[in-house]
Amino acid sequence: MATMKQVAERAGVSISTVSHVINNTRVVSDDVRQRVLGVIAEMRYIPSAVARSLKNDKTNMIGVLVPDSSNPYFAELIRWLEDAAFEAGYNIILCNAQGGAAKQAAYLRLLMEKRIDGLVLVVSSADRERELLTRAETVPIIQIERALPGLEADAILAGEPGGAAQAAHHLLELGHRDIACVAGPASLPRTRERLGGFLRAMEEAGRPVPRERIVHEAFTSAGGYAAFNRLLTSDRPPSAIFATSDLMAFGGLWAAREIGVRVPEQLSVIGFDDLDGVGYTSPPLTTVAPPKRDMARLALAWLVERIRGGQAAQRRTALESRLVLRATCAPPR
Amino acid sequence: MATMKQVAERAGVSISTVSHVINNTRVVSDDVRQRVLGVIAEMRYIPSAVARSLKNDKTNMIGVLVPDSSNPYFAELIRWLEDAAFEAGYNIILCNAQGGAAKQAAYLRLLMEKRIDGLVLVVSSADRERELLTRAETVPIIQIERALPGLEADAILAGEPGGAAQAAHHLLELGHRDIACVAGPASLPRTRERLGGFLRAMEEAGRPVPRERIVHEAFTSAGGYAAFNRLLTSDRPPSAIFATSDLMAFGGLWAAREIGVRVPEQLSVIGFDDLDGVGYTSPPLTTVAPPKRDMARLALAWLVERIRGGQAAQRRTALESRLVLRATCAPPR
DNA sequence: CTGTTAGCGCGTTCAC
DNA sequence: GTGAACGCGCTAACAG
Repeated sequence: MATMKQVAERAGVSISTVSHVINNTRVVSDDVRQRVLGVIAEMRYIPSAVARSLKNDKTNMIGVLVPDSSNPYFAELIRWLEDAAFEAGYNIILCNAQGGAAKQAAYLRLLMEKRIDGLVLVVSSADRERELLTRAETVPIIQIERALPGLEADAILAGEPGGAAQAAHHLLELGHRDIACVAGPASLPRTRERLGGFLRAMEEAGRPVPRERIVHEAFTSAGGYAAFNRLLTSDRPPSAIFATSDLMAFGGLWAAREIGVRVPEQLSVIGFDDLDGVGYTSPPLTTVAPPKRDMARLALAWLVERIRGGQAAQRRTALESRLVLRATCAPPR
Repeated sequence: MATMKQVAERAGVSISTVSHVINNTRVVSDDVRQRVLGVIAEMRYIPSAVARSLKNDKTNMIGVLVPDSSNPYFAELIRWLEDAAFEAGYNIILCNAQGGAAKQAAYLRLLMEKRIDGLVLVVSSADRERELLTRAETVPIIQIERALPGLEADAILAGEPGGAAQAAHHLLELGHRDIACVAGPASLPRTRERLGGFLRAMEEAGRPVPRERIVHEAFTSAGGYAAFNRLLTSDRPPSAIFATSDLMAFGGLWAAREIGVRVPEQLSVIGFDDLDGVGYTSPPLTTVAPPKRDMARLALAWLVERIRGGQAAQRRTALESRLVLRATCAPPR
């Protein structure tokens, strides 16, 4: 790969002149500029961002660490993040934490070595989080969805329990009294917040959800299938189920259909995430929609501000989720 | 951020000694090593991959360019790629081509500037592809799913038309005679190959699919919904539909249910992709499963080989897809 | 077993 | 309007 020096020689100018025509950083006579540009094209010269980074002490790369990028929820979030990052002139290094604490630690280390300019953190597991993050102390960090205790970094929360509360109220207003919850593993903060928000709203409405109406399973379609199955085949099935993720609701919908429980006539279902395809489940899923796009955009905006050094105080905000009414809810029979 | 030089000074050794204890690249007396290690820990020194890259002329980063990383199919592929990349010591720079030819070109340029060691290309649109790729000529490239004409690079194809043919045979064996196809935009190579494979198999079986039984729509749930709707509300609805993507089949399933067409009793449906959640559609979707994981692993293995310079000749292979039987197919009434 | 030194490719003073 | 030269942080000869 051609280097700036070679370009300079071939063009019969100094290396610094080449640099300046590339970066438009000082006046260059027109004929020299044309000549240099010509040589650049001819030699297919492409400036080295790594040399540039070494010099400037910035890489224009940001790390994005998520639990599992193939989970549609994160995939959508990442997509928006990528959009905003590209807009702002940054590239994204994609890291999946799933695969053990060791992998997560290794990634954090690698990202620091790579001298990323900033880090987007979407943490789910609460395991050993603090310890792992001490490594990251020196980069600007933006946390999405969950603020790690003790980590001084901006955070954008999903605005729970607002969304979950809306779900509760909707079900209550429809007249449901026996409402169950299908949730992911209790160890996941995301589950806890969504479930917690729902339970609290129910309690405040004077309809606390009894313990046995809460089922924890894996955060997947399979988990939802299992959970709904258990609930619906008991002697006293609930008339409505709130699931803490669309994936679970999705699996649950199939469980219901398989068992012969009609949705929404015999069972109302509310999910959480508003995944892309979820308008086409059978029936289309009523769900709580976190403002994924806004979260991503704001996250990147804040991160960039911090990278540019324009922000001192720590910032937190919670963006409101909203209930998207589709076709899985109806009054109980 | 601490530098190697500072570590050396503080430890009272030369800079090269520090380098060597870090990289285990030559013998260092135990006490010196301990001292250096101590200082490194104390100063929280982290070596700079940027400087290292400049010196070694390799970045351990590979670019992954896909049409849209939030599409579950690509999301899953990316997840496997990331896995394999991490294993091999590479980081992934995620790039979405969707957003216009300009964005794609910009990304390619950026990746070259960043001096990625290799590039994984998952191209869908055929637009101006060649032109854009001339930029990338100098990096090792592995193409997945589609080999761009004129691009000298290894390629791993999805093994069409094998999978689509299996779908055709399955439907035929069940006794279906009036089979329709729901496909993405004809401009997408992926669509063309899958659809083409299916049509050819039907033809070879002596049951060519008439033109009017082929419906093109967007490569999404919404597109599938629209396409199925059109087909099923015509005066002579088909008894089976082959969709070139699960997303489309997914939307189609809902369309069928909404119209009151029962699957699989009145309509058989086969999708394509075997997306993660698709075992939980209503009913669980029979689909053609491309070996996403194997494709990703092989892609990365080949790419790494090429990066290491161990491979000269251009390689191509097609991994076979297989039909996954679930619950959306039955004999026609 | 350890230290000195020359670049890697670029941006940026400083001098002309 | 242009060039020379230093240094970003690191690796790898080469010396000792």
